[in-house]
Amino acid sequence: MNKEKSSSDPEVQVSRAGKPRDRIFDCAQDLFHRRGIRGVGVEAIAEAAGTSKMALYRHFDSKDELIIEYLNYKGRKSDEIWAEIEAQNPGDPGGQLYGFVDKAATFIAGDERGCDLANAAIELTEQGHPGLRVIEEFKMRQRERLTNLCHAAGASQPDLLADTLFLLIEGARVSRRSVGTNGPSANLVRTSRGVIASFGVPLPEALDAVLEH
Amino acid sequence: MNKEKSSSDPEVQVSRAGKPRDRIFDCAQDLFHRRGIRGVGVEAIAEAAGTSKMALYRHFDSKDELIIEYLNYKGRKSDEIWAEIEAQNPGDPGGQLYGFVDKAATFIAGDERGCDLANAAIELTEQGHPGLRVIEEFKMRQRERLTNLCHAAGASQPDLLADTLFLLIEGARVSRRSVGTNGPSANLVRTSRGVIASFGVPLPEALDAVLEH
DNA sequence: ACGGGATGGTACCGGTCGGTATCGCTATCT
DNA sequence: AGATAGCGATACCGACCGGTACCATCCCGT
Repeated sequence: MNKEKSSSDPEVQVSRAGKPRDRIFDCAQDLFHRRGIRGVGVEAIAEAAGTSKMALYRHFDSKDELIIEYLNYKGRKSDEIWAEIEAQNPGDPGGQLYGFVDKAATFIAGDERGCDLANAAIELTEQGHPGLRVIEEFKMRQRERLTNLCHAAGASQPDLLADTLFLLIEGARVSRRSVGTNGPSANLVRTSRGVIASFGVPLPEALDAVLEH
Repeated sequence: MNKEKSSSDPEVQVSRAGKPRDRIFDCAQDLFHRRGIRGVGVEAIAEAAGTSKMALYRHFDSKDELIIEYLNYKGRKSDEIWAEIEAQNPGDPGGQLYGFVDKAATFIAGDERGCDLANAAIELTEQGHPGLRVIEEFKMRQRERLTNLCHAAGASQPDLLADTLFLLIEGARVSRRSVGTNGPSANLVRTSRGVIASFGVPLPEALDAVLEH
């Protein structure tokens, strides 16, 4: 069918800095992101980390455990972005809301593979896989925070606005791969701002000029 | 890691009706949908179709060809839904627009696995895979039709409305798996209607009562 | 009635999967 | 200095991957 990787693959960098466990996890994280969970074998991970499969299994009980840690890591990173936003416009929920979509848009624009958590949910077809719980948990938390923010910003129908924005962002991320980077996902800022404004939250003047062309 | 299927899997029905080629394709389509493309081997497909791997390879040059046909089939089915909508409210673009989101929502509600095309785009990580072109083509066509409809309906910013709705729908589909069926995707009708109305297209009275509770 | 093409079954190919066993080595800590 | 624990490497396990070779059968059109 396809090779997708061969020995001496130029895309596979061998990292030898840091402790083995960290190297293994870093490489696993990178490979899962680029090739998908099911598209990467433990041997490839160990090789990329400059070590052997045995060393990998000394630190992780199974590939599933590596997957779980990968998902938790991605969720944690997403949480950090949230903390940044809340720190950015303290006491200004309206600004935080607009700042959130701006941040989300730039974050999404810098990555072609979409949301790793959502992608993993699609790949993990084995029903009841422990990873699915982790994913749902993080996504639910994200939704809840967005809902709280919409309430604080005084939107006319805060729950509805939150879900609208949630779906817009999820859609933008997934459609990067299916429709391409120049598709509707390129208009995420415009669409999101239009929606927020239509729910009665005014656009702060400071952000007025950010919208390109 | 996991088995995901074993011999005498109760989920695998053996179909023996119709011509072998059709049986093979039907089973492939079903298995790809449920377990993902990378989660299904050709042997499992042949077995489910009540035939052998050789028979499969007599009708399809490779698994990739089966994948391409699968993607084209899913796109074609999506086209049929569009034709239904356009036939449903002839000469009433506003009604068609609202009808579209209603239809999309009920269609999405009946399926837990999201959009097969988008899912495939995530699974097909081998860059330049021929399937990716097929997916992008169909998604672009969908976007174009939605844009035309928004223009015809007299929306205030038709292109923006079209992309907003596109992202909402894509987001609703993908988030079914990652956030669950009771997450934001359950509010697709409400969110979509709110957006359409905010772009100056009035909700036809006939649809007023459809929104449950 | 016969011939030929499609069919189903089985075995096989090299390669990879997740996971394990067993080496000999080296770095570290007391 | 010596014990110990982590290390890299290699070979191996049974199972599955996509894809192929071969053969006996069966159905269908002529």
